[in-house]
Amino acid sequence: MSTTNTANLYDVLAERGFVSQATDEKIRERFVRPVTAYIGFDPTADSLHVGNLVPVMALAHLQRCGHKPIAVVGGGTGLVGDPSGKTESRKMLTREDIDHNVRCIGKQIEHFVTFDAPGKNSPTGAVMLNNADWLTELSWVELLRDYGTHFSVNRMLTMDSVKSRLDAESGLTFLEFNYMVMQAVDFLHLYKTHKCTVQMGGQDQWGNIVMGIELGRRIAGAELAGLTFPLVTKSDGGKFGKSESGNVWLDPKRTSPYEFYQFWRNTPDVDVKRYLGFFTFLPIDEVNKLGALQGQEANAAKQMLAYEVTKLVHGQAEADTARDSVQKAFGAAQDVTGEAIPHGDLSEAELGAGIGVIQLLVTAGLAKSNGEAKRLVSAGGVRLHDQPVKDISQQVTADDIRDGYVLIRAGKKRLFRFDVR
RNA sequence: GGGCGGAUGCCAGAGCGGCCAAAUGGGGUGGGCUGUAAACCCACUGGAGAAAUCCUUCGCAGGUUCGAAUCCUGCUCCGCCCA
Repeated sequence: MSTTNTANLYDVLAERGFVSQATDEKIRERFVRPVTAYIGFDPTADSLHVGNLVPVMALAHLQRCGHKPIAVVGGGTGLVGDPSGKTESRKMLTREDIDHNVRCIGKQIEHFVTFDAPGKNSPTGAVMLNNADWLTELSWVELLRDYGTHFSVNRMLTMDSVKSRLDAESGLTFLEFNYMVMQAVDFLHLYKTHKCTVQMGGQDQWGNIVMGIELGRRIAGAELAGLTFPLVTKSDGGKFGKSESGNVWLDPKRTSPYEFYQFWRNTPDVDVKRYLGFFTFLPIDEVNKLGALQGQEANAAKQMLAYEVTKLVHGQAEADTARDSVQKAFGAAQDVTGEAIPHGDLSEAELGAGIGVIQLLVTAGLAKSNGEAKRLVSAGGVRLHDQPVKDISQQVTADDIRDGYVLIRAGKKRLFRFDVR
């Protein structure tokens, strides 16, 4: 079902804001003919988060433009940990953890690209590889003899990722120093086995990508190319992809579709256009049109953004419910009965005796501790069915049941419904 | 192997015997203003408790002291310099 179109991949990526750096100006010409390109993903968790979405979308664009995408999950490199962009060493993961993570991440990527059936190798079918398959086979001596002479330590020391770590207090271990070597070997391996000639990645991967290109040229005489994506930032300087409850994950068990939708719905005005380009497949004209909306109207663009991204990640059905629930809950109707609204059960017996609001806030997950719940109430941020809660010792009783549920709100955007059984 | 310096809350970073649950900034949360935006202003930001107060926290383990994040000893990890 590859919707192959005639657009040049480079143009598509460029107009959507995906291009930060490319190895040469002529990179566009490479995409006139079908190429095979790869992007690596680190298996540091068993789910991707929204921060990983840029490279995932890039893979999808790759396929849509008639190229063959390879997703490399770093089972081997994950054992080492990438020093790029980190101020200190990453925790080392066990092999079992990594294998588990690799499988989970693979499944998530499947939502964005169409994979080749096992054994098949179609021109645009995506392939998922685990670099542990070849990296762990390499012996130390073999590695040094075959590749060691092609890496200049002088050169490696000039790489930003290395330099920053040398300056940093935490320093850089030999293990991490080798990360870029592994990634370079990956690129060479993919060139040899899959005719892969392009590597893409985040801005912080530039150095690693360049190492691979050089290795390919020296060992195989290959003309490889690389392209990096800009770091996604929030205009206010905050970290992208974080919400009150931490990372925003693709896994619905970690971040519900409702929360996921809300995350995008709350995008600052100035970032909407950029995000539409990155995280949706809406035609660029549409992106520009929505992105140009000003003032109150920008909300329409945010709704579209939230809906489209949720649809991509969780499917149309979930996106529909999330959108409808949110609209009802925040619209004039104030209808919070939908299944997508965060909710839980409460027995009538429990209510009969009366439950403290504080406890209710904690069980609802709106506050992490009693103290936090109290602070919320004292700050005037809690409402019970739209009635402000003023007293931290207030009891919730059967009298508070409306239409079979008790609704508690924390702030303007967070709410939780207790269905009374 | 030797010398020196360091390890503090989500992060960065002060404190260097009691006034320290620990300055300040960032982040986060709540309130105000709004449009479920930004900017701005205000408040809060270890846990339990209605509160008094109690408990746990300043790399780890001991010690000195009425009293330690602060002093001493050992250990672990890290940086810098010398070999």
